[in-house]
Amino acid sequence: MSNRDDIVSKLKASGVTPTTQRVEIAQILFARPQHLSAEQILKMVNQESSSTASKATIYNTLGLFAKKGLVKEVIVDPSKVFYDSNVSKHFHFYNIDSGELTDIPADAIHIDKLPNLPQGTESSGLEVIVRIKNS
Amino acid sequence: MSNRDDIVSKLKASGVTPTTQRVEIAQILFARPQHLSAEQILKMVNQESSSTASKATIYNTLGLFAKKGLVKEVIVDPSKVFYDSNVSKHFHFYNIDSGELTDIPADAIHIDKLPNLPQGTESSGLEVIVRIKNS
DNA sequence: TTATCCTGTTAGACAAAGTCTAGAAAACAA
DNA sequence: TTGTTTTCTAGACTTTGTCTAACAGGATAA
Repeated sequence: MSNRDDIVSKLKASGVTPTTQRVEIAQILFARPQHLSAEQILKMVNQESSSTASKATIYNTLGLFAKKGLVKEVIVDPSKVFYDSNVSKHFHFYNIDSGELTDIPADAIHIDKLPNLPQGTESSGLEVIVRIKNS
Repeated sequence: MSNRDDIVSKLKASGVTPTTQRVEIAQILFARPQHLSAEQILKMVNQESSSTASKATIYNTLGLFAKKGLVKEVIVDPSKVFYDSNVSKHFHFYNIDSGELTDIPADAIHIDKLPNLPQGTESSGLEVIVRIKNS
């Protein structure tokens, strides 16, 4: 998933026009399963990459990727959103001391009872976060 | 839990000196089980209450209450932290369209398998958030 | 009573994430 | 080529939250 053509195909397959900036951002995100904040990606694009992208483009692009299901927003840190390049079902450990976010495989948690949703609503995702601290 | 003396006792029982501002904030929070943001509480204190409190005091106080286990921080909205006056075990629905946060009783969700924690860490809370949208 | 301490409160400056706007640049179609 | 649409950009702006340095007020000691 790291070569440019694969990234371009992936974007097209999700209905995202593969512009220079979007491909740059996608290449960073999809290099491996990881959790990055918008500001981290902004720095990475403007250091590691050949081309650059503005703050507005980073935010717009991440919002677009999230809407198209290419990445998943993870809200565990009150100060910033993480974008998870792994969109398959899984959960998270969040270390409140280090700020580190790590994956819990889907099969490591089993939920055998869930509530009915409120009238007039539908599910948009189930999140399980195990907050941990250094002992 | 709404009269002043009960609030004062509650604070003392948690090792919190019951100052004027803290009691004001606690009275608002513990009037009923609810989810309020710091900015909401700031407005409420300076409108509804006899006394007032500054922004810094609101944030300091909510941080103190959270540390003492009087309230629980709920992180579901990327733009603000909610303070939950119900600290007993329960989970949350979060409506991404309305921003509304509602409770799921503890017994409506059953988790029968949980992962081992990473080496050198201990649990600091299990969160389950069911994100919903209007259908 | 007065001085001293300690805790808590305050205004306002500051920081950081994220949004918005208006114009420039690409991309594309005719 | 020209016109139209989409994307990108700088930078102003907003909001939540933090920090600092001064101040207030109660308890205590002399």
